[in-house]
Amino acid sequence: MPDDNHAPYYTLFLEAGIINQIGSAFLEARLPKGLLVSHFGVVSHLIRVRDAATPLELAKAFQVAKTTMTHTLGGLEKHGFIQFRPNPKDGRSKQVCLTAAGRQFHDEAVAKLSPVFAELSQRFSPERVRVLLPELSNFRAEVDHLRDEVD
Amino acid sequence: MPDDNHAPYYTLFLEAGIINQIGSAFLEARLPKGLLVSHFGVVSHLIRVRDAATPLELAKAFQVAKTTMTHTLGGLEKHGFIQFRPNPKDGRSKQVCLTAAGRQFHDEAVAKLSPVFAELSQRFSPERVRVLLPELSNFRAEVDHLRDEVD
DNA sequence: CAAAAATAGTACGAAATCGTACTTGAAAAG
DNA sequence: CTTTTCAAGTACGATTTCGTACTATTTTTG
Repeated sequence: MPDDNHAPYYTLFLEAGIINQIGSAFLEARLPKGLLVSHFGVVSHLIRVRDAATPLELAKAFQVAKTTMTHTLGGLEKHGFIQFRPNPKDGRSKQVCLTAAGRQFHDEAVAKLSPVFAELSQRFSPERVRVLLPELSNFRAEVDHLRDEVD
Repeated sequence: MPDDNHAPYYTLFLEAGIINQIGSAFLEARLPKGLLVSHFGVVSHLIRVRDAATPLELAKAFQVAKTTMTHTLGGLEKHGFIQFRPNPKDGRSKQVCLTAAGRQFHDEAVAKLSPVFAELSQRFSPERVRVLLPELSNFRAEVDHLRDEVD
């Protein structure tokens, strides 16, 4: 019965979904009104990856549709958290650049989240997370490759 | 610097989000047109947990708003995959019951997903998943408790 | 070099999800 | 027993997300 062999995968995806859902709710409850996880995610990505990114790169990084990213970036621009610049390498493309206000938005959100992580770290230690993370990242990487290769 | 201590948690939530996103896309691509992960999730829950549940129980199980569950269940009813019955214990409530068609919908979706899991299992073995899962479930459980207790 | 194919981004409409407010029934308070 | 408060579900409008189709630009092909 193949279903039995696949059950753990199914459970893993399910757990990932629940963790994602709860994590998003926690974050969103601590963001200014009208700003969502998607907005925070983009700003955070721009900080962590450093270099300015194109909308398409961002869409791929978060696995969302191009049009969704256009919408998200529109909201960020309206708040003054990012700036669009022409892409010197490609006239069709743009560059998304973080502003000082965007950086501040990120820092304030992280600060508001800090007590929650502090509480969580007492229930589930950072060491346990560090043990867990590498294999989970490996799994994510394999799933990612699978997505590229299976129809 | 507290941020460093919290970084692994942040990464864990991020990985969970990406896994969830890709898994949902895989599943949705193999469902009949007009049916989404949310629909499959409810049917699957009814099979795995119990044959009958109230809309509110389902909303809590999937961490979505009540109104979202109303909408999802409406779609499932229109497809004939579930049936509403009055809740004998509570006149305000309902019972959501799986139909034979609903069970068939689930089985067909699982069958279509099978090749994908077969391919995945060659890249990331079920044993590795079984090693990974318990701690991930523990983490999910702690986050779940945290949600109940933090504002 | 010119034509064809591919790519980056957007406009538009459809749907899913959510928050608020409301209706109805149950539980608690007096 | 009546009133008040609380809980389950839904109607409604707003926002997010997505798929399709389109424009503009780049790359490929002949």
